[in-house]
Amino acid sequence: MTKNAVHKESGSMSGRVFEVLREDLLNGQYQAGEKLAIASLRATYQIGLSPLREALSRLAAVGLLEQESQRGFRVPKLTSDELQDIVELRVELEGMAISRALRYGDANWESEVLAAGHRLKNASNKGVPQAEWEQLHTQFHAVLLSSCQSVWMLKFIRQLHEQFDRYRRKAPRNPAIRGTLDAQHEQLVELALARKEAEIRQLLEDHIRLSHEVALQSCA
Amino acid sequence: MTKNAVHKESGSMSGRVFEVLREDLLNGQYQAGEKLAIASLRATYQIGLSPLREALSRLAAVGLLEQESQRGFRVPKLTSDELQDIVELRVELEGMAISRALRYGDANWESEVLAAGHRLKNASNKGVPQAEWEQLHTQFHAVLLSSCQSVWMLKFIRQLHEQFDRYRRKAPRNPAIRGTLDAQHEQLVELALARKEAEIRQLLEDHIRLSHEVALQSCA
DNA sequence: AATATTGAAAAAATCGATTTTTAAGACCAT
DNA sequence: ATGGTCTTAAAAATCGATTTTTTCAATATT
Repeated sequence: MTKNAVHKESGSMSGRVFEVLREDLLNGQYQAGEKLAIASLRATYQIGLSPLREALSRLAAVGLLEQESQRGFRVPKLTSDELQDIVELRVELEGMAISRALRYGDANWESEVLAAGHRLKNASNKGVPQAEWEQLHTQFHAVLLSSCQSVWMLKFIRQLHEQFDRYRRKAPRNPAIRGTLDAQHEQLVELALARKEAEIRQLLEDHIRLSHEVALQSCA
Repeated sequence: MTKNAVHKESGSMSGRVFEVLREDLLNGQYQAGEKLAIASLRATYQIGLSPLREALSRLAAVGLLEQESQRGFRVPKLTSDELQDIVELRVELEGMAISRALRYGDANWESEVLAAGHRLKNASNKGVPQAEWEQLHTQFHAVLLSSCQSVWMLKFIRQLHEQFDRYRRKAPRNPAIRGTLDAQHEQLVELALARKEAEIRQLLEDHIRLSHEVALQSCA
């Protein structure tokens, strides 16, 4: 066996290009509304037509691309309306998830939350590369809710995070708000370990809505 | 333009086989846990390898298939645990959706609810073919929530319905419960038009949980 | 001048051939 | 017999060639 594959998709060409392309889409490598030139993607990612189209099909299925019959794939537009929709659903779903996570989380979950929080805090202080911070940030939020015992809830929340990140990562840096958000991450760890349900639920909502303010700057 | 395409996917081979295969999966044409033989599917659906694989990739992306790297596609197993997960999420999401649907629904929405309810009632009385009833039933629940103004909520609810139907359609008929469920559909129409939020929310939850009882019979 | 038609170029979608990987059975060694 | 290696058949994944559809501009028509 290969030693501890980080990327679960890495077993096939199609899976690899799916992951790389997803990252590139989240990072705004392609303009919102842009049509993807398949021939050009083939060259960029050094991949054959079939696995590339499979990857594009899957990305469309999860809403990271739009597929128009007979006229290829486009990057979806960014609108403040859709962002609002995403935010409201995040508040509801993550609210439910964090309550259940506190209820079902065991000692091992506590350790993972603590560890993920620590890694994120370090990365925020030292100026690690943006890509690395993003990964730790995604990981932190995932771990926090991981013990909620609902596969489908986690699936949907992950999808909403991906969508949200298309907006957030495109928005201009805001150091003032950034500081508050970082502080909230630390408070989330504390409240999680202390199992303060009402408080953490409120804080998580505040956190999402504050991120919303930042992300809003990405759509004019 | 072609006249009023019912199936939005019908513009491509890949899209058509996606829809047909989805229906077949929901109707239990393939055993839970079964591995799909691609060569055989190619023959069955009279389609080339590339569009078939694209369709399978998309089905896997929405959870109607599982893809194991380098070893093809399988039909996911049915477990009462997962069914429970799906039901709880349906209750939460459809609860939110119906409240918003009442808030934002206009006169046109009322007409559509009335019409969809009527079509379903007729189909339930006369013994229309099962496939037709299923389509009207899906349509009814979709229309009821359609005015909720949240694209993402509707997307997730549709996905949960598909999953739920894998269980329900496989379960044995239960005429007694079936009668109650049919009656609930009619009550849902009445309460929707009367904008009785608390009542309809409760009824929708009852409806989902009663369906749960039926669907449970599909996993031993 | 505005609109329609046509034809060439470009792009998307489909196809089956080829390559790679897995699964299964035969054979051998312990 | 059990466990391991090798061989071969089957299946999955990838590839680029071919076909189909769209796009766009040039020409024709009202």
